[in-house]
Amino acid sequence: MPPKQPATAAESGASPWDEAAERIRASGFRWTPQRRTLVEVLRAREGHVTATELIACCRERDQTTTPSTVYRTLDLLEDLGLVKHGHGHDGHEEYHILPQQVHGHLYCVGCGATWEIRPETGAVIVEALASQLGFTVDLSHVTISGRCAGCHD
Amino acid sequence: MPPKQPATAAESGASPWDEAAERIRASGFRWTPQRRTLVEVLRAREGHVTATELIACCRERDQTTTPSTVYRTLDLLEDLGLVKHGHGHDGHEEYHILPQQVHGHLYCVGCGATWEIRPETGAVIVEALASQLGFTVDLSHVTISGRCAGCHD
DNA sequence: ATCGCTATTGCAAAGGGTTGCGATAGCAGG
DNA sequence: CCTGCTATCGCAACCCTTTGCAATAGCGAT
Ligand SMILES: [Mn+2]
Ligand SMILES: [Mn+2]
Ligand SMILES: [Zn+2]
Ligand SMILES: [Zn+2]
Repeated sequence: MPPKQPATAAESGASPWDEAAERIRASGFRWTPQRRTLVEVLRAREGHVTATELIACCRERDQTTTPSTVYRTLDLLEDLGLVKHGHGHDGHEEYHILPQQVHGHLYCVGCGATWEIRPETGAVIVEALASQLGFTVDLSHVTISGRCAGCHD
Repeated sequence: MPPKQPATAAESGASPWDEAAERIRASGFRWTPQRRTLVEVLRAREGHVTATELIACCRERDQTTTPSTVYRTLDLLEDLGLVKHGHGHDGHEEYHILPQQVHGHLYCVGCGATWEIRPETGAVIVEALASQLGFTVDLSHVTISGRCAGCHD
């Protein structure tokens, strides 16, 4: 019987998180218990998380977790490309975990729902700014507000 | 000799700020010294301001100005359509004063410069989301990040 | 001019996020 | 294993913004 193939990257044996410790040390930084805690939390999740949620998750594993250390570690992981921060509709921080193909978000001020911007749609926006202004947009950094199809006055 | 014509709305005799007091009272709200102070500050400016700047300007005219009152008055003025809030690249609040034709903003993470999105360019983005998703975008609510033409690696 | 209703204020506290600083503790080397 | 350098930590303080609450003060009516 052949070994079962993992369905997602998160279930497979190899994960970018496995190399986190090495990469941190290789860059002259230190592998500390606080950083290990955050990496374990992030490894167990996918998609998006708010900074506040991450602090809460870390505190579950280590009661002594401090916000400033989490924020500083997130900055470090962002430098390594393991997370990428953005802002929700209210300006609060959100993190994309393992941002391979990052995407933008839409928020409806009518119903409060959010959607991910599909690649085709995002491409139109990116190309408009690129061709008209030579500006390379990072759509994933902010949540664009508006009204969804179901919420027009 | 004919009277000199004002060059801008800000210099003309008639301004939406003149009706602010009436409109506030007409809605059942009260015209207070604190609100008068903020309206005077806003009347003397154009374009964009951060909430923090507004608080500082109010404090110049009235040393006793309190942040919470300024924020609450800004909410009221936003309901009346006299200002419109948005968020800078870092998520902090910015206010568009007298938002007749509101526009979006671009921020370059390379050089830190910001630009207003021109109407033609904004229209492309608005139409893309409208036609593909039926979503009516409010481009003025966030500052879109990226790299300007002069800052490509 | 006075009265009463209630909108508004100032304050204090809290949540989200950043930063300077002295103390701690990785980790490379002997 | 011990030592020393310095990256990192925890803390306290601060900035930005919101909210509950008791006291104040608009303003319409008498
Ligand atoms: Mn907002
Ligand atoms: Mn940001
Ligand atoms: Zn909606
Ligand atoms: Zn630039």
